[in-house]
Formats: sequence, C-alpha cells, structure tokens
Amino acid sequence: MLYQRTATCGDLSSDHVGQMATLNGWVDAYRDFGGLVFIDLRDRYGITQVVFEPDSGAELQAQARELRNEFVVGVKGIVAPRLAGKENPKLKTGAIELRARELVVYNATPTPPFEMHGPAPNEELRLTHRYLDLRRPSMLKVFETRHRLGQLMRRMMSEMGFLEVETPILGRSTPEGARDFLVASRVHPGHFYALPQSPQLYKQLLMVAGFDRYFQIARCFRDEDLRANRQPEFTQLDVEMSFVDDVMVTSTMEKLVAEMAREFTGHAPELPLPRLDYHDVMERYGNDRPDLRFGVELKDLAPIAAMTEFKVFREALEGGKRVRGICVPGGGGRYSRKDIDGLAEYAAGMGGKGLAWIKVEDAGLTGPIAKFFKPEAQAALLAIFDARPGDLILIVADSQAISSLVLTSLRSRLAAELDLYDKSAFHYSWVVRFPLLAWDAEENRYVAEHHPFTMPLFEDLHLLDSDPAKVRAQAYDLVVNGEECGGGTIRVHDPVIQSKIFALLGLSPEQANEKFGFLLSALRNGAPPHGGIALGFDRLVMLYCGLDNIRDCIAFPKTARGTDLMTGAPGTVDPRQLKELHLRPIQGS
RNA sequence: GGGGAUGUAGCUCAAUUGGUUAGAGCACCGGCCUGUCACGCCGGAGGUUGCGGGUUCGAGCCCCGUCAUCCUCGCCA
Repeated sequence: MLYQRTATCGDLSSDHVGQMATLNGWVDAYRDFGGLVFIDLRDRYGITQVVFEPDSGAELQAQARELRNEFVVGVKGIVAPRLAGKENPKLKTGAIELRARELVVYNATPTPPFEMHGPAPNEELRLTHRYLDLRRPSMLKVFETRHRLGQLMRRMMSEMGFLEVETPILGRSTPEGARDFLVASRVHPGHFYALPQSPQLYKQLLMVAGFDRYFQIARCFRDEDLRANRQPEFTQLDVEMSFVDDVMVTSTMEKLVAEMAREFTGHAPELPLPRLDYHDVMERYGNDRPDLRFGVELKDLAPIAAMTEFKVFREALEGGKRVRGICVPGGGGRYSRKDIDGLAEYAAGMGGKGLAWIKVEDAGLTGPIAKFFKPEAQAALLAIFDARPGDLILIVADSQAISSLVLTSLRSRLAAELDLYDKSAFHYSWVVRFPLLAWDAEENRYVAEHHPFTMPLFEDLHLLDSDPAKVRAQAYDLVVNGEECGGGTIRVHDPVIQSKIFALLGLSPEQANEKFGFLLSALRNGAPPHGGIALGFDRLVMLYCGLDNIRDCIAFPKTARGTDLMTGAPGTVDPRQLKELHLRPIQGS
C-alpha cells in the first residue's frame, strides 16, 4: 500500500499550515515520550518532524511507538505550526510539524550495521553496505556537486560548439599505455574486446570525419594497481578539436576551468593560466604536477656540496647523482630530532637512502652534518634558500628520480603539516612541453610518454632522427593544487611522422599496420591537424568537495585491490560461461 | 611484486610492563516519561580480541604465518 506523497520532507513551511499532507521517507530519529511520539522523517530533500499526539488515537500511537531508525514509512497528517518557542532553526521545515493521522510502514528494517549520524564508520563496512553509506547527508552532497559539475561541462561544451558523441566500450586492444581489461568473444574463439583506456582513437577518427569539435563524459578502464586517486574505472571529460594548436586547446579549456572555479569555489582564476615548462617544473618542484599554493622549491646543491668534506655528498656527485634540497620555513623549530628521523623513514619508504638535515638557528647551522660546512659553504647554503633562523633544510643525495620523488613528497607533507598555505585556495596551471619519449631500459626501446600519437614540437622534429630522447611534445597537463586534473596533446596527422614514431617505439611497419592500420589509414584519408584533452572528472569532484579519496565521489567504487565489497565482484562464473567463451583456466591458478 | 598502518561488543574506541571475570559511549532489548529535536532517566543483554600456529605458569598485548581494509613505491596519465 502506497501513500502517494503530496510533499517531500524538505517542502513544508508555515505557508502550508492547516493543509493535509502526505510524506514518505526514512525514520531519521525517534523520540518516544510515552504520551507523545516524535519522528524525524528524512528523504533526499530534508527532514520533517512528525508528531503523534494522544488525541490521534491509541492504535496510531502504538504503531508509532514501534518505529525504529531507518524504517521506511508513509505518514498522512495535518501541517501545524510548532508550539511557540519550539521551532527548530536547524531544519528548513523547522517552523512546522506534521500532526500524524495515518501511518504505514513500508519496510521495518533490521537494526542497521552502522549509524547514519555522526562520524563515518570504517570504509570496509561503508563499502559493504554502500546503499546505507550513501544515505549519509555528506555523501548526498558530493553527488549533488558531481551532478552539477557534469551539467556545467555539458552546458559549457555545448555553448562552445562541441558535439557530444558516444564511442564504443567494446573496442580492440592496442599496445602501449595501461593494461587492458579484456572481454572474451563468444562468436570469435580466441578473440577479445578491450575496454577503452580512453576514447583516444575514436575521437581522432571523429576529427577525420569532420566533426570538428567533440566531447564526451566518458568512462575509462585501466587494469593497473589503484591509489587514493585512482580507480579501475573512472570518468573523463574527453575533448577533441580540429585545426588547432596547443594554445588553442588550452585557451578553450581554460574558459571551462574558470567557469568551474567560479561555480564551485566562488572565485575564478585569472586567464590565461600560467604555462609552465615541464623541465623547469621538474627541477623546481620535483614532479610534473607541482602544488603551487606554496613555494619551498627544490634547489640544486651540487656546487655547495662540492665545497664540503661530507663523504656522502662527494660520492654522490662523483657517481653522477644529484644533491638537492628544500628549505622549510619554520621547520627547524617545529621538528625535533625524532620527528626528523620519522621524515627520514618516510623518505626511505620511497627509496631514499638517507635524509641529511640542517637547522638554521640564530647562532648558525646545527645538526649532525653542519660541521662539514665551512663558513663559505654555510653562507652559500643560507643564500641559495634565503634561509632564516627557525628554518629546516633537508638534503637528499641520490639519483634524479629518487631525489625528485623524496623531496617533492617531503615538500608537500611539510607544507601541509606546517600550514604553509591556505587550504581553501585553488591554484590552476598548465604544465607544457613534456618529453615525447622515455627510454625503457627493461624493454630496451622508447616508450611514449603520453601516447604514440603525440605530435612533437615543430622545432624538435629534426631531433627524431638524431636524439629522440630530447624531442619535446605538444603536450599539456592541467594541474590543480598538486593534482593532475587533465592532460592532452596535439596529435600527429602526418602518416610519415607517425611511422617514424612507431619505429622509435619498436613497432615494425607490419606491427604498426596490424595494430593501428585503421588509424594510419584514416590519417592518410584526410585527417585535419587536431588535438585534444581529457579532464579527470572524478578528480575535479574530489577537489571541489575537498575529498582526499576518489572512492568518496564514486557511487559504487572498488577497493584498492579492485574488488567490490558489496556485490563481490570480481566473482567466479559458471563453467558453461567459460566454455561458451572458449576459455579454460590455466592449470594451477 | 616491495614498504608501512590498522583489525577488540552492531558502531566508535579504551584496556599500565604479559597478570583477577576485556570496559565506556552510541545502537539494541525491557520499563518510565505530553514538547522533544542525535530527548531524558532506570534496568538488561551483547565478546572465538580478523583467522591459524607458537612462546609462556599465564597472551587482546610477544613471535611466525595468513586474510581483509587503507596509504605508498613499482605500475598507471
């Protein structure tokens, strides 16, 4: 039996006093006074207090007294003003209450495994009962923001002339990039579809088709290990444009970025956004997605290290390694020797073999390695960091990769711990001119830094033959608060350059043709110069909701090991299904 | 694949150096209560301390293994 509702739990106000109303919802709380029972009734739109008074009848009162948290009920009653002075300003509907006349219990639920009020229970439990977790108001808020972001993107992209096109989920596996999720074909024994890592190739083909401006809010799949900001399936705003260079793509997308910022932070960044050179950023911040809400830049300390007698530094330099450091304002006063040991342990977790430190004090430099710094070295150290008493200097002598990783991680951690920036601030920038290729020592070949269809910078084209590692790409990443929120490139539309790049990637013409024949053929058949970008939709939701975890903005996410605790996916399947798909488990696994 | 953290009542947590019968708040059950709003008061029930071994007179606590969740390196754009 359904009481058809005449209002939601967020609707009723003084305007409705005296009217009959019917509400449906969940019992958010019950307060039983014996002669008087109150129910807070909750739905997506709000909470309305329902009161069961003695004059409503013994039967109804007895029924009301049986209600428990999270029961699903319908109530018919009369909207009445609350007693004078008993209004609840915390509720939108706090001026009134519903005097119950009839009650129906749709679902008398068992005691919930956790409470909807108060702090969230552990995540394992939340994911197991996700439908209950999503009832918590903070979760609903995230999904309202997520919805608004999607609407804003659709509106902006449409206004800018982009055409929304859907592309296949069942595609074909291509080499390079992430590991594919595969789907076995029943009709074609031994053949497989792959789920898209992104709609990359399709959107390029849409440009060849002349669609000119394409976008899609697209689901992407990558079978790689997960992180706080990575799920096996995630959503991107996928974009492609024809007859553009990199500045045209970024300047178009900036308009969207500014609109998002205005909508979700109340403050739009100044355009154009800063365009930072990849190599410069790597040197100054140690990664390609620098958090620019604060300084604390990495400095090359090789010249100063060479002035010292400290063996660790000297050997590092002689071994072709780097000596770099950061200076953390106020860190010297805040971090004890033991705290710094903790930082060293943190660094060790990332492969750092040691963490040298020096405290800047009024009397000079202190710490175990300070004695290796002669006065002129001390002065140089203070000068390069513009260090002041109370600061903490952290130095790493290690490979380019390790010193970068350790210092950039310490930089972020310490800035957060020391409150070196406004946590509510947003900083947007482009990082541009990425390397086109990276040398893969294991496979003994180049691999694409972004993907194999990335166009080199025109001025670097000649290096493709002589020094491929030096070739820079027409690539750009959108970085927000140290998070990579998007990335794209201008694509190769010239079959000759494309073949050259395939060759560098170790793909023979035959292999390239086998894997990408359709693309190469399309490029030969009238491909315009084109390029695009994809924004990480989930990551943007995270940022604008202040979440530190991508799972909290996905309705039904996977755990770090890729399982769904609610459904039990991935699960075993009936042997008959395997047989139909021509699959047989490998012995012993 | 590597490193780290966590796992005690339905939930959130506590339990001194390894030492009596593992506690508290919330939730749950029973009772009382006519203006509460995360009501209040009284009473009650609820535990294989993730799981399996081991050390010990004695283990929630120490050791080994294992499972799950989270963070992270590798991986991934």
